[in-house]
Amino acid sequence: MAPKIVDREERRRTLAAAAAEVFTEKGFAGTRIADVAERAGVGKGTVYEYFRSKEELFFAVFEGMTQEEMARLGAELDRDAPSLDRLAAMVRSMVSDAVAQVELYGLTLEFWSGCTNEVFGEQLRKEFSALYQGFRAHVAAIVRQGQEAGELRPEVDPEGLAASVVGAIDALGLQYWIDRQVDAEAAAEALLEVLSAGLVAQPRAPDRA
Amino acid sequence: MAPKIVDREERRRTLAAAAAEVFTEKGFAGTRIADVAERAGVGKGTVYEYFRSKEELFFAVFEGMTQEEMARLGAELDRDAPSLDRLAAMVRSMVSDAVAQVELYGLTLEFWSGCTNEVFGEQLRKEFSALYQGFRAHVAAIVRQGQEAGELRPEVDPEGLAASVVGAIDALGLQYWIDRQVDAEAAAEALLEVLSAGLVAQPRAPDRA
Amino acid sequence: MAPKIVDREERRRTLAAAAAEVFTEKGFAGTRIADVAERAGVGKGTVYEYFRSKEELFFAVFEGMTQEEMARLGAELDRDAPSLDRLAAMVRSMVSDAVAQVELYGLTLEFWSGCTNEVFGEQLRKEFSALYQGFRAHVAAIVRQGQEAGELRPEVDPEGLAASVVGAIDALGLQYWIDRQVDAEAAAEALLEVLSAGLVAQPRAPDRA
Amino acid sequence: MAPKIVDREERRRTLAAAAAEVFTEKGFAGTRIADVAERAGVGKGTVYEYFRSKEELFFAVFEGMTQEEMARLGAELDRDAPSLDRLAAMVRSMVSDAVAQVELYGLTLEFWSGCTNEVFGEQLRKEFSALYQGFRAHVAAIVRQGQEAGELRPEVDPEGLAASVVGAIDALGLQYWIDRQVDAEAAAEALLEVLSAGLVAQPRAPDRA
DNA sequence: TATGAATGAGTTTTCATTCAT
DNA sequence: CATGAATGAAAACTCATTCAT
Repeated sequence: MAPKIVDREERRRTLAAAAAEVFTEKGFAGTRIADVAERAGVGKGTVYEYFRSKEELFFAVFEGMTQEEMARLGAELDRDAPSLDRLAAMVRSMVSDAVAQVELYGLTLEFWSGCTNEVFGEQLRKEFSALYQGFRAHVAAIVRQGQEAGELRPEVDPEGLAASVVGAIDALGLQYWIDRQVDAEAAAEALLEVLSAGLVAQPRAPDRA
Repeated sequence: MAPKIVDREERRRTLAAAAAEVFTEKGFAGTRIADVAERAGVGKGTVYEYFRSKEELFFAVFEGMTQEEMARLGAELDRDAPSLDRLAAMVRSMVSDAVAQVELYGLTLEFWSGCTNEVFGEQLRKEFSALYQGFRAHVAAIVRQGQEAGELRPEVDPEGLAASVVGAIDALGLQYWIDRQVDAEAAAEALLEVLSAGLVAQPRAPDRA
Repeated sequence: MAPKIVDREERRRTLAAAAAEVFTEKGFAGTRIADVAERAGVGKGTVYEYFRSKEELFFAVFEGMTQEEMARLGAELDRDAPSLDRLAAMVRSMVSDAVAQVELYGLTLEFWSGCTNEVFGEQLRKEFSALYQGFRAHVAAIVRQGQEAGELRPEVDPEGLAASVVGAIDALGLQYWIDRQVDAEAAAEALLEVLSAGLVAQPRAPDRA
Repeated sequence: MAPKIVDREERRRTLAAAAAEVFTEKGFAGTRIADVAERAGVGKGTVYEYFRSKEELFFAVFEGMTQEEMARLGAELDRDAPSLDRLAAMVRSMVSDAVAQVELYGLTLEFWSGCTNEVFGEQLRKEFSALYQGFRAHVAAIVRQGQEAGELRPEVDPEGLAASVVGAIDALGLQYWIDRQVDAEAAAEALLEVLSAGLVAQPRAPDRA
């Protein structure tokens, strides 16, 4: 039907993948289009056939990553286990993902610092905003469900806790990235330990008895 | 015989301060030495009288920030209030600092992404490592003291919790930076709420009763 | 698929030729890459496509000149005329070459003074050494052959004389370069006059008889 | 009487001496005024109290050297030994001087290549011209005297031979500078050997016939 | 469509020179 | 007089981008 278009899309992805690698290694500023072209095994000019500019290329890589993260998150939403278990599962999976793909932090940091970029910073900020809003909403939803089900303490502000938990996960990955001595997974367990103790509605039955 | 007397150390600080501003606004790559000079109200060459290179300037700014943070942290250690209170005080103060000085996040992110820089990345990473190690140690010490005093639950891994808490604080500031809608302080309260409930050793008396 | 085809080797030579001109006129330090580019009718960046640095460009020009000189020298070796005639022919040809291409002395002097250059001085010195060793060996060989054939006086140290003759030729060109009043060719004749009288084995037998 | 003036002259010489050292080591272009000041143990500004510019400083160093050379040459003129002996003495002394002070060649080469300099090249060329003219005249005078005294062969062009001999001396020093393997003094002897044989008026065949 | 040669705008950096003290 | 802090002109060099093939 439209073989060319498929081809183009595919090529774009290949190039973006190559770019992601180089950006990860050298950062945005440190990356030359020539590097990306070489990594992708094409000529310099070819990159410009698929991306209008270095900035567009960077942004495309960002979009790719964002989408992946969104997808990963969505994949776990639809269970009906107890809230705390779902929360724990999510935390564990995100942290272990972070640990497993530490190198990606280099890229993520590039995206973050890209927010100051005069050309595309605004757009980056917006997408980041949305992404985190999504994360928080997801976690908050779990907490709120738990509260509604009477599993979790109602005093806790779901939004606020969500922000904290999402942040902690993120930051554990970062700490591990900067220093492989840090045991991010153990830290996550410690957090979960406190969360379960502090979040779970008092099984007052025993109290009463 | 009597050349102009200049406090070079002082001058360096002034220039670094100007640089910090510009780096914050435009990022490291986006900043031209000329910008820094202009901001400081001096000639381009003058910057080079005090810093060998753009990199050295950047690093000097980083060092300044690091030292400030270290100092701020140390300033609160020597109290003998209950652990939880100390923890809460620290979290609140750090988060409100972060909120009060959001703009600094732009700079911090530059430092983070500077870790990929070929020239000074290594050094940056080391210092970041040390800085975070310091943070975590500080928080972990508070927790451990609380445990030893029987105030906090002994099951919790102090190191792990410290990493999580430090991370959460950091990340709340970041979320606020990217999106001023986020109420970082409320989030901190939610976290503290859970922490107090989940950390504090069960006042088992009620259980028994 | 069919990118512009360029003979990079050829292009390098063209650029080096343009550079040689400018270096001759303004010296190494006085030459801006922009000058070379302009002289060659290309953009500044193009020069850098073919030479990594100003130094490399300079060195390439030097190499070119060295090779030419070597070639010129070799071209005259294989005759079997009497030694003195060969010597004379060589001296005359080198001096007249020098006179014909005086402007090149400016360039040669640049190379000489380049020997002090921190970056490429060492290499320059080495090549100069080799070049002169070659010259001297060439002349010394002629002298030695003459001595072996009984044409030239055996008391003369071939190496030493070679150094002197080579030096004289060189220096005559230089004197002419600095002052066009100097008649380098006449001077060469004077030298040859003395050489023939002082080098040739005394045909005393005839005298005596 | 005029103590300040004496002082100034002395200071100028001190500075020029320091400059000569640095120019010798790093060349004109490679030398920073700051280097010279440091070497002389004074402040940067002080250099400008005594020399209007870097060029003037360079030129002053050149003048100093020129004068020394002139003086050295003049010192040997007034003998009335046989011409050949005087010639030989001069050649030997100049070559051994050259060998003894090889490092000065670096500076001399700077002067030579300075001839291309846009600012002071013209002046340098003129002085060099005069200097060499002086050398040649000196040697030519010796030769001519020898011829007039009947010691030397009248066929030889004194000017031409002078140019050759002066050139050879110069160039031997240069060859030694570039390659310490070269035995400049032996080469001078070889040259003298040929000169004596080839210059001296035959006291025989003609006589006899 | 793919390519890589060509380009020049834009940056860092150096350093001769000035001048306030 | 001496000094060295300040300065900006100038130059090397990089690299995103264009475009002829």
